[in-house]
Amino acid sequence: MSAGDATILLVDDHSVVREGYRSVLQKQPGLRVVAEASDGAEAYRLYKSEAPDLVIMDLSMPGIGGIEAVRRIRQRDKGAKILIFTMHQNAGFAVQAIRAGARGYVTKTSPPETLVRAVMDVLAGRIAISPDIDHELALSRLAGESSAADVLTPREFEVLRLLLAERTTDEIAETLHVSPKTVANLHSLIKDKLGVGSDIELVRLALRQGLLTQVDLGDA
Amino acid sequence: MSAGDATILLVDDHSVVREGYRSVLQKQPGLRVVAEASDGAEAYRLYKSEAPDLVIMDLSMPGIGGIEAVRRIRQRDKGAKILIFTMHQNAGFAVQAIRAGARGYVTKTSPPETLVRAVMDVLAGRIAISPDIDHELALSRLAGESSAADVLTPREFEVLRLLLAERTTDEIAETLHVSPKTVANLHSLIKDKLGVGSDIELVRLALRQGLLTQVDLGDA
DNA sequence: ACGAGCGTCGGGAAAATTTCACGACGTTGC
DNA sequence: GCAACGTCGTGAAATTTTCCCGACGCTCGT
Repeated sequence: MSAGDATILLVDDHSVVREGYRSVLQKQPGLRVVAEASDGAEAYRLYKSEAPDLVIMDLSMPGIGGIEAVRRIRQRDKGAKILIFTMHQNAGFAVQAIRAGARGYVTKTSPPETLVRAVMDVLAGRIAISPDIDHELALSRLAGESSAADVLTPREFEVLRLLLAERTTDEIAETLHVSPKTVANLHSLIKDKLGVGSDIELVRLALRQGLLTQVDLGDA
Repeated sequence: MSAGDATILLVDDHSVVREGYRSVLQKQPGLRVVAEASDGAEAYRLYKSEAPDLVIMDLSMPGIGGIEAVRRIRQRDKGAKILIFTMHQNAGFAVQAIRAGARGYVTKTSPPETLVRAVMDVLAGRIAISPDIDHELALSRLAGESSAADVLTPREFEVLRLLLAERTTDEIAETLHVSPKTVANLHSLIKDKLGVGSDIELVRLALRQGLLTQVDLGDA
C-alpha cells in the first residue's frame, strides 16, 4: 500500500458485509480502506475527518439512511465520489440515489468484479451503474410507470407520505390543517395519477419506488 | 484444517456477503466452508451432495426463498442444522424460520462474534437466537400483536394472500369461485381479526410479518 | 346420536368512503 | 391580463365497507 493509494470509506450496517468488501477490495492494488461506518451519521462524521477519495455506501441503514447521507456529504463537498452498493434491485432507488448525488449504483447480487470495476469507474470520474439496474431502468421506462416523485405535486406527495405512515384520513387532515374531505379528494387523485385502483396497489407501488422501506415499519 | 472439521454450506445471493462469511469463519479453527449457493434450489442440491454439518442461510433470495429451502432440507434430513443469517430484524420472520425447522436466527447487524457464537451453539445442538431478535420477540409478545398465520382460518389466510397479490375483490371472488360479497365480508373480517383499520395498515402488517416481501413485487 | 361451536358462504340494510363535478382563490408565466 | 395549475373545499351520486343475520356442513365431547 503506497502513499498514492486511493482511500476508501466503507458504510454498511452489516459488519459481515463490510468484512466482505474489505476482502474483495484489498486484493485490488491501489485501493486502501481507511475507515468504516455503520450508519449515515457516522459516515458523514468520518467523511469530514478522513476525506476519503471514495465512499462505498449501503442504502438501508438505521437512523439516517444512505440517500440522506449522500445528500449531506455532497452538500459539504460537491466533488465527493460516492458509490451506492445495495441489495435493492430497484430502479426507483437508483434514480433517487443518483439525483441525490451518488456517482454509481451497484447491487449486492453483482459479482465482485462488477463492484471492483465500478469502484475504478467512479474513481476515474465516470458514472457506474450495474447491468441489472440498467435493465430495470429500461423496463420502467418502457412500462411508462409513473414515478410518484415526478407526477405528484408537493402537496399530493406529502399526503401520500402521510397515508403510508399515519393511520386515518382524519388524522392526516388534522396534521395538515385541512378538511378530511380534502385529504380524501387528494387520496383519490393520487391513486388516479399513479394509475392504481386500490390502496394495496398504492402501497406496493410505493414499495417498488422506494418511498417506503421495509425497515420503516417502525410502529410495530 | 483437519479431517474432523465441521463442514459448512453458505447460502446467500450476495457474493460479497459470502466473501464476508468466509473471512469471518475461516479465522475460527474447526470450521470449514465446503460449498456456497446463491439461491434456495442450489442450496438444496448442494446439501444433498455435500451433506454439510451446518448450513448458514439467508432468507431473501430469488426464486426459492430461505424459509422454503429450510423446509425442503429438513424434509429430507430431520437432523439438518440450519442457521438463518439475515438482514431482517423481524420477529415474524424468525418465528416462521424456526417453525420451518431452522435451529438459529441471527441478524446481519450482529457483530461477527455473535455469528461465530451462534455457529458453535447450533453445531452443539442448541438453538441460537441473536439478542435483538430476542428483544423483538419479547416486544411482539407484549404488544399482543396477532400473528396473521395463527389467528386466521385457512380460507381467510388465502383471501389475505390474494388481496396482497391480486387486484380487485371481483377478481379474487372469481379465482375462489365465491361471490364478491363473501370476499368483501372476509376482507372485513380479516382486518378486524388483525386489528387494523385500513388496507394500508394491512399491507404494513403483512410486510412486518413477512407475508409479503419487497422482492415479491413482481408485476412492476 | 345430538347439540355446541366453528368455518364457510352469502343476503339485506345501514354507514362510511370514494369518486365526480364544480367553484373559489392565489401563483406563475407568457 | 389571462390561461394554466395547484390547493382547498362542497354537494351529491356511486360504491364499498361494515354489521347483523341465517344456512350448511364438519368436528368434538358427552
